[in-house]
Amino acid sequence: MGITIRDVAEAAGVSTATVSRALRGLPNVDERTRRRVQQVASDLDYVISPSASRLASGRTGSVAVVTPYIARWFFCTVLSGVEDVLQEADMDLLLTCIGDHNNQLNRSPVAPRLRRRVDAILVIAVPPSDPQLREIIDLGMPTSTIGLTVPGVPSVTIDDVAAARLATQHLINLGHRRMGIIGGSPSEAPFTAESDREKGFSQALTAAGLDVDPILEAFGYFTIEGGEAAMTALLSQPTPPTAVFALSDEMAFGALRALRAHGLRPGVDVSIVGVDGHDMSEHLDLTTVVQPVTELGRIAAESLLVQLREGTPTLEPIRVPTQLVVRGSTGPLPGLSRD
Amino acid sequence: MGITIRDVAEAAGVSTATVSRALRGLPNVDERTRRRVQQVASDLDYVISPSASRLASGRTGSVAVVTPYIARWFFCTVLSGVEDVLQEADMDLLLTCIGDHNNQLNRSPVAPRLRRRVDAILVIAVPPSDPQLREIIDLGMPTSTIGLTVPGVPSVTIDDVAAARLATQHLINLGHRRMGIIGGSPSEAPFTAESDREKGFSQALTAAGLDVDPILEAFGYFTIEGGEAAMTALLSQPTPPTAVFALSDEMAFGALRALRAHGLRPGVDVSIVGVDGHDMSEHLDLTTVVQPVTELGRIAAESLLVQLREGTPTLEPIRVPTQLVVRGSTGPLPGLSRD
DNA sequence: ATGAAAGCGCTAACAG
DNA sequence: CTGTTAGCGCTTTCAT
Repeated sequence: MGITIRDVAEAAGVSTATVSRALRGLPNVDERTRRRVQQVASDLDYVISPSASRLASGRTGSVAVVTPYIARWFFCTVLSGVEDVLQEADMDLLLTCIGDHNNQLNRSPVAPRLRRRVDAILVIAVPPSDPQLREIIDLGMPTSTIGLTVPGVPSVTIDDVAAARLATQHLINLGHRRMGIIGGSPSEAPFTAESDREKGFSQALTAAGLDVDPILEAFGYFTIEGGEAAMTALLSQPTPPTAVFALSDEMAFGALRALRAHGLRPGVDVSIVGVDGHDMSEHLDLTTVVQPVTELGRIAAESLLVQLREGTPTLEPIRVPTQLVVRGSTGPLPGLSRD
Repeated sequence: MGITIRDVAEAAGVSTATVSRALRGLPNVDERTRRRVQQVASDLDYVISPSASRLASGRTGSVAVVTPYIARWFFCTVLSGVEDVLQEADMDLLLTCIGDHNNQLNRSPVAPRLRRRVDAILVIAVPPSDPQLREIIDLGMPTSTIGLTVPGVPSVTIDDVAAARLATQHLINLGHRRMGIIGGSPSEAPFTAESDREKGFSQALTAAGLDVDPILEAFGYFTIEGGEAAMTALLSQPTPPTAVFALSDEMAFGALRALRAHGLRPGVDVSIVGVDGHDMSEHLDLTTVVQPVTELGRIAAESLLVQLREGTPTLEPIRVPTQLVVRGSTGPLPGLSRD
């Protein structure tokens, strides 16, 4: 079943080799021959067999995308950027979810599954300490990471430290002095974004001559509910913060909710700033540092394709700029004279 | 490069055929032989070449997922269910986004790309009128749809008509009589969910002896902004509706926002009900008809795998139950005596 | 510019 | 239960 390159060759009166060349756009084929072959192929409704082509050439024409989550805003948004570019390049996209410590998938290791199956791998924001990450990198194929930096591996990220500084500085500029932070999880297997954003927060405070008070840190596990719980915890302190930096928009959403539950007005009684530029942030009037997430995916995929073609990885991490978008969730320190 | 089945065969002192059988768990292999082969294979760090296996067997071991969107809640949530099941079954998942009329991707048609590349196809909620859909189905391979029904093609959906009736009846029970609806888009290429939910809305109204007033329909294009605009339009009418059924949660979110912008309280001044059970609906206190989206994906993938194994498609559409979750966005008709 | 021919690494009869 | 033997459909030297 299925018509083969041989059928096309016969019908076109050439050898299979010529058909192969003609159809792949290789040089050294007479233009008239090429056109005839193309015509015959399309007349016969010929479709190349990828398996055969892969076996013979050694290339699979596919890229694996490895991610800890699929149904989360950041991840599926990156994914859509990646998909767009790969599709354009006529590459197959193999999707694999590996979960993380919050999301145990109890699956067999990915790395072996990828071995002879793809030409390259794109890893989205897994915690750098994830053992699977090492195995993937050790596969030795072209690999690139998004939202995560591993020494020696090409990566595309925002400058998380700078983004956090930006957010925190905004709060400082508004006159806030008692600053809270909603982090991911206490230390274990932190994401790159996690540690870097905490760092930026500290840097900004320190630069402004403020103390980093560990009591003003709560953990939201990058979920809405987590953010809500964290904010609730912060609010229950003797002297709650007047402004809070949430490491992600989703946690900030939860924080906003906690605020309302306490009868506090965001941006008036307590300020909240997030990081992400989540679709909903505008809707919820959240001040946030916007990162171009789709672009992250797109750029990573593109640089991976280049690496596949040229063979030379872009070792210097690619940093994509972010932007502070001020909305209603942040405002001047209450009691501060307006001006 | 790469070690082959022959290396394993030699090292184990058997033929390649036996190695192949042993490693694939086929019967008619002595258990001791099998174990020895497995041992040798793992010692040698042998990984089968999928391309070779595919070429020889004619099976690709992969399933394509075709979707109009990746970075949208419904779609990525379905996708994660699908991925989970396919992974479990050790099948590769090839992701392809084809866009829709709102999201022109200007790509080459998918169907040919899928031809010899996958064993089966899963289509997520494309409009039934999408020409690409026909081409995909006409490929003649095992195909199954999610959130979309095509006669003769296995599908997994909720009962959209019933879901809409449920939502609408809830509003009726609360005493509302002047009911608005936020639809997707005016007629062109409607999604199955779109037409069916409108139908359910009408049915419920008619059953309650109420008129369906076309002036109370606005379109939100399944986005937050669209929902906001639609609600704004409804509110600007001489006699605005007291309750509105939004065909999706995301549009309902926009409607809530429009309400607030007009100084109206959801569930008090105007009631809003959605469909989906979006992550954010709880957070935004939206009454909604929850559909088990991850399950939709999971069930579809599972039935597709069965079809692949048994060869017999489940032609009767699989209907997954939904559930009304009442929250603060709906309340009794204003002015109605409490009781 | 084109063709001949040798595989790529595996599976699937068919024997035994 | 195991081995032998053809391919699967393409790509790729190497000739011509």
